[in-house]
Amino acid sequence: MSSDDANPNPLLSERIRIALADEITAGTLVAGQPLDEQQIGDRFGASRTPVREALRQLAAASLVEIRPRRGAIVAGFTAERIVEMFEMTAEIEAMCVRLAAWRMTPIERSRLARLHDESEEMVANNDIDGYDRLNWEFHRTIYEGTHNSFLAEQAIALRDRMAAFRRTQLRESGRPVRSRGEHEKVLEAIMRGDGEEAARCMRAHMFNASIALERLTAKREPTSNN
Amino acid sequence: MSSDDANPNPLLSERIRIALADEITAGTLVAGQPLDEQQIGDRFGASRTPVREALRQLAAASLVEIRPRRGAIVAGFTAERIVEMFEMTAEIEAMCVRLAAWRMTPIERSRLARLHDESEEMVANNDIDGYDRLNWEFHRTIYEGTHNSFLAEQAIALRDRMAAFRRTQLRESGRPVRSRGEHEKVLEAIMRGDGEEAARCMRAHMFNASIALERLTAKREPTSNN
DNA sequence: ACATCCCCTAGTGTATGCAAGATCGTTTCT
DNA sequence: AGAAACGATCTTGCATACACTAGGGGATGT
Repeated sequence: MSSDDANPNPLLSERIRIALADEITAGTLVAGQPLDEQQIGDRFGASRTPVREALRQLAAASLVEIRPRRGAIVAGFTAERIVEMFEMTAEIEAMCVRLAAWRMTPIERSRLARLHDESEEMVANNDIDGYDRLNWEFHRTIYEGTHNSFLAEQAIALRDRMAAFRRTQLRESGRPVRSRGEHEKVLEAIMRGDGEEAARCMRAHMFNASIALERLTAKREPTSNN
Repeated sequence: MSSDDANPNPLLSERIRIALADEITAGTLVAGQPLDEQQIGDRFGASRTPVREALRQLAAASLVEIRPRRGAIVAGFTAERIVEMFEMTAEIEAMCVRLAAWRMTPIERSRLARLHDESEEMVANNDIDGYDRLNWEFHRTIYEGTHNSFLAEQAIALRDRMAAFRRTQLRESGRPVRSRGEHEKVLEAIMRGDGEEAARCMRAHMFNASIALERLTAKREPTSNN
């Protein structure tokens, strides 16, 4: 999302939606803070209409909460809630990888292995953005490997919402190396067709990511947000 | 959604959203059919603005597809896609019940058992709507039993989208009895705290529901409605 | 006849205006 | 003085108006 901003989509509402989503996940906008339509519109040089659409979209992604006739506020991203989101993500990923281990075609499996190989270079160069991009491709290939396009769509949507957190988490020193090692375990289980084991490895992978994020945010945010 | 329509919310966009969602899940609106904003607005005596908001909401629920500057069309609800949705629902439900079996408090467990007991009467009287309502409560109690409110929200949202299909599926003769029997197996596993077994039972439960729906629609599908 | 280009139209994306509801301060009554 | 009621103001929800893009149909050239 941050890697390829060659988005030729000139839709104002989309741009506003992306920008607000980034600011919310990045913590620039504090939880509970009211979002005034006019004010946001001014900030982006737009009228209230596209802002409204963006806010509705964000509400559907539960990044903001809309109280009818009472305005929108930034949804509460307490540490507890982030942990919950990570747990759900972990379970969804585990579900996907379990199905994928059973259903992926040989071609899909080889693509997955190739992506994993390519990521080695990124890790060696400590190229966070590059690794994040390959990471995304790796997981997306698994989603598609479920051969359930509805599930894949939902997984992608969920991952999009978590994008900022996932990226942040990679900034912990040494995390990319360990992340890649965890991927390797998942990959091996997939190759063996052992769905249950792959699911367990994936759960562990996401759990570790969650812990890494927690350590990072605990360090630089001793502030209490409610 | 169908049980308590005592919705005092006078928001036009909400009413339109609900109405369109019903028509789509009921099959009144055929897949791929373009949804003209002006035309829909006229039909509801509203302007394009609330219609647009409703369409965006529906797009977020993937009931319609919006192509930028090219309008919205009813999302494809092919039999294949419905199966995919049921599979994902099954996996989500399985995930929830697995977590719930480990985490539910004694009070929550007893509430679940009580709901199951009460449903016996509904099944005996062949009260589809009543059973559907208790069914909903049963599953919702499981969602909350995961003690992960984010997961619970997502599960509820997903279930809402499937509401029409789930209700339809119960109309197959003898289905409520079997549905309740499947619930019983799930309940027993939860009571034993056996999450994995509960998950397996729940998957089977949803799979059977999916099959029942398929049999029903296959019977009356050969009609083209428009 | 077929392909290409252009214009036209239908329909979306955005801006603005207006009315109803919610919040908050003030006033008034007990 | 405290509480309830009232009104001013601000913000949302909806309607209307305008701009711009995509797709289609017709004309033109090969």
